[in-house]
Amino acid sequence: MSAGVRIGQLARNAGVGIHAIRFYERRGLLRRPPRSEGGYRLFDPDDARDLKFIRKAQSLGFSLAEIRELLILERTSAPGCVHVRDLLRRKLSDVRSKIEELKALEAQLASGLRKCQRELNRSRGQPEKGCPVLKELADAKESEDSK
Amino acid sequence: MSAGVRIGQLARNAGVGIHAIRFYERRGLLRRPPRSEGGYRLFDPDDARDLKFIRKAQSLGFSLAEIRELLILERTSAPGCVHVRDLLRRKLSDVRSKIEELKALEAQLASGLRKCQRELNRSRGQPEKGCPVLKELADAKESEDSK
DNA sequence: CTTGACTCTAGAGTTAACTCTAGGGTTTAC
DNA sequence: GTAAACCCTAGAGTTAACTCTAGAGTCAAG
Repeated sequence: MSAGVRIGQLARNAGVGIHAIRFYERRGLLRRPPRSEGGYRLFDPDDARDLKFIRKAQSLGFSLAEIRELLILERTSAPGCVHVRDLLRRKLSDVRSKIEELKALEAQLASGLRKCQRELNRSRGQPEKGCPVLKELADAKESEDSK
Repeated sequence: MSAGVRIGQLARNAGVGIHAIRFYERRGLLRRPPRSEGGYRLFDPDDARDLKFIRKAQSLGFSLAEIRELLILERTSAPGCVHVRDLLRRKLSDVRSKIEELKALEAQLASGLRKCQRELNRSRGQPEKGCPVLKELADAKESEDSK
């Protein structure tokens, strides 16, 4: 019955900007919809579903390129589970190594913060001898930090 | 004695590109060095130290803008510890919340992966009934994931 | 004095995922 | 029939932190 909803409506429904919708179309995530006589895009409800798919997949850390692949898999109703599994594995290992990196960072920052705090306590009213954290950064310790 | 080292040498010493060095200068992280008659930059050893400072601070997750502040603090030999502490606190809380986000993600991805695996086992030779992960993404569950 | 390695500046290009603009045309409600 | 609200395209702008280019000048060795 509904002859198709226009881009603004779809954008409001899905909670994205109209520019983003056109952008997804250009990137091949959304199929290009039929047009009205005047050239307006006329979307159908499936497109709203695709938009939600996109946002959900994004929240799982997939890039638009990856989401495009997922959407294509989904549309062709091919098996695809193997491919999806591989994507999930890759993402999972990315996420895990990022967590490890961040934990190491956390430890370093926390240690710096403790030093900072100690110096601030020590130097109440006394002559400051300089921030220990800055000193540490400046001391070329030749510690080859990763990237 | 050394009248100053040129940009290529400095770059090799510090392990960064010469373009990055000029870039840091433009961004105010490195002081602009004196020039030779022909207009070549003549750096002194302190600049190598600053470059190492930059790389180390970057590895701690500071942005160039933040590093510029840190370098300025360090140069003016002002107390500064309070400011540094605040920066460290902010970074630390950023890092911690990022870790939490990633852990939530990890759980979701791992759960998807398990489902995927189960389906693959189940459907050995049997008709595939479609990837459960794709299904889940497509089902507009209205779960408002953050962003 | 010529060759090759080096350096200079200004500015464009890179990546991701949008976001916005200019300069138009279309629909619809009054 | 006209004004408000909507839509179109093509392309520029955004962010961070570089990276690279073109076209020209400089320096050291032989």
